[in-house]
Amino acid sequence: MTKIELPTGERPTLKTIAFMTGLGISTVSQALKDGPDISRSTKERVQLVAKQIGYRPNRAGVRLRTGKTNVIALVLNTKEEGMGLVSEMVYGISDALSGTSYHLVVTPYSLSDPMEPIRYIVETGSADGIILSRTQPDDPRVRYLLEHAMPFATHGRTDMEVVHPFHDFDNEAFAFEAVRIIAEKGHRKVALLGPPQGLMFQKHTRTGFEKGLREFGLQEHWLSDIDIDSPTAAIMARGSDLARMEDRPGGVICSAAIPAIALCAGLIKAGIKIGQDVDVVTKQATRLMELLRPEIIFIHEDFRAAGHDLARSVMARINGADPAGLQVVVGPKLRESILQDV
Amino acid sequence: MTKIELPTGERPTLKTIAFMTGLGISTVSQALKDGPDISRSTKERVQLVAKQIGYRPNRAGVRLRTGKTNVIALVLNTKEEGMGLVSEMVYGISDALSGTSYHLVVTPYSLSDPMEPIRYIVETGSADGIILSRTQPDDPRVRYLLEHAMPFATHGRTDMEVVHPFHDFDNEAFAFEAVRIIAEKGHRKVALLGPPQGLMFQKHTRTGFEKGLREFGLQEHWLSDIDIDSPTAAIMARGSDLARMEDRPGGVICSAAIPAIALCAGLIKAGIKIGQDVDVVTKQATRLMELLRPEIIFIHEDFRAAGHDLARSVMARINGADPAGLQVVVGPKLRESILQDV
DNA sequence: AAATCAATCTGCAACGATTCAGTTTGTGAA
DNA sequence: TTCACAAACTGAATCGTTGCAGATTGATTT
Repeated sequence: MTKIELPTGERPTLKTIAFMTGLGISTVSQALKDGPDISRSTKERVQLVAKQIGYRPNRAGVRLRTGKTNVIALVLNTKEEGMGLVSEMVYGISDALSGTSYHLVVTPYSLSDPMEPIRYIVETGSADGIILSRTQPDDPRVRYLLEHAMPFATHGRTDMEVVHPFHDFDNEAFAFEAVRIIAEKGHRKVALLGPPQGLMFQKHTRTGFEKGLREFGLQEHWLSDIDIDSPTAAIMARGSDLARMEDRPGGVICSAAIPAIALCAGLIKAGIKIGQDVDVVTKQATRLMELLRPEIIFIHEDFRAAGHDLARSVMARINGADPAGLQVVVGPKLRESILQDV
Repeated sequence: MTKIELPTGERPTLKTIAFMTGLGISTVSQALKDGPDISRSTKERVQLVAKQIGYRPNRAGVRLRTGKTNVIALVLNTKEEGMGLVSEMVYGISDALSGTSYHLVVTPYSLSDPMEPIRYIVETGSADGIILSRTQPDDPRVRYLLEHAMPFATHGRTDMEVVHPFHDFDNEAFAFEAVRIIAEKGHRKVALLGPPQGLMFQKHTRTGFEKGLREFGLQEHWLSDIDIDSPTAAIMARGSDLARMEDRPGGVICSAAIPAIALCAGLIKAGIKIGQDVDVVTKQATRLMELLRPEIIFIHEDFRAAGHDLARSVMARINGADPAGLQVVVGPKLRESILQDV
């Protein structure tokens, strides 16, 4: 099947096909979408010609007429890069979108108002569906999108009564397992460097952590005024502070790799040996950190899979699927060390 | 200035404003774009009403009529995440695009054919301009885009006779300076873990490296069959090999942070002390690696600034600016250690 | 032979914005 | 008074697609 270059060099439209086949424009339109009123032979003929000349529907035409944008918007906070979240999500989404007619538009917002990009998209109708992250327990964006019947999926659950698609890492299980690991290392006291207040996964992490404390009889060393979004320098300094405590926690659990590394840097600077004096368990999105500090215990969170899943869910919602069937929670997995590959 | 909700709840169009002002649609259109045939008072009235009701031109309408998509496409290879390149670039681009009417569409390609997404964009006219990376000395994408008069900017230079916008890090200067640093540490032998063959920045790096060798009288230890795109495990293994050499290079220069870390992991595993036995100089996009291995010498490459610059250049090209004025090379900078902040 | 009907196909209007060729008005010159 | 002309505004056509209300054809029924 060789592709024919149009003599005019112009992009082919329905009109082009109509002219070539001798049919009317609306017949061609119907034929291409396998409409019921068109004879089998005509459909085949039209579809053949369309393929030959490389016809692709004009997005602007479709969008103007139908309102369908064929766009999925990824709404991101400028702050939220936990090492690879953005790229992994983007690749995961693109992967799910490839082969469909959807394009991915990325809309970051540095502004203080998380509603701003959402409102823009809804008001201007610039996407058919939205993927959001940094989900809050009671998320105004979710409420707004539901009210305005805009399909979406969230990275992270909410605590709301409403049902909507999401993809979430089981942070409760992660924190619980992390406490178990610390307990099994024989430590009695553990600290949690968790997500910032106000986000849903902070709650889950906290719940799992506290459940772990009870279950394994550990005591918490409370890390006040600090979370994984804190400046690197502050986290590092806290690491050094921890190191100098007389009754220092033997375990630290961290919700992201970079702050974990920062904390470790502080601990090490103050003379602590990770994996001996203090055990650290953290989540990671890429496996690279393992190379640096194999003595840290890493649990993997797959953002690429999340992106893939979220994109599929949004598309499903656009096609009217039941949101209840589009809720995924994936559990934490401890993997064999990457160092064994060497 | 309070925004008025349209009673109908529909999105306002030119028709809406025309009705409200009692003018014709074309008058409103002209008035909004400050056309010459419209009286001052009418323009003011129309613009006021438009603002009041929150009018925004329908992108599909504009696109259909004018062919202008108001889209900038970022074309990425799925493989190319050098820790933060994607996110930093995306944020930089978004930053430059915010306040303009442009949206950012991200188009990764995992396929073997780098031309595929480019052809798609040109053939379907789905963007007004393109940003590409991983530039090759003789880049078929650049040739194609020039032939088809599609505005673009490249991350990295080409070696072509044609003039086009680019933003590039001065890898030649980086490699040269890196050799100087190694020489000043008193080493006589140096290895280069550089970019893969076929990319422009490989050539620049190589040139600067060789210039440095001559200038400072160093000898190269050739790292065969390996580059920064090689699997982490392979790089690590090579690090261990290096460590075990009797006449081991005292310095290693690396074009990306992750492979540098991998190499160091291999060296360390084999008993080498970085910063004592072997000095390592590497580029980095984020400052995080410094926390892990402060003994590595880091030189910063700012992808966010690159994204910002590239987006501005593409927009300038769309508006017909001279490409010769849109070529930027930024030099390497050694910065004070982040550890001093603590 | 006329009417009915299914199978196919087509014209027209609409989506929202822009552009061009007018049209209407008011002013000043002849 | 008439004409010319500039200023200010408008109608219609167009971009590509879709959906609806017909229109055409041939075959079947009465």
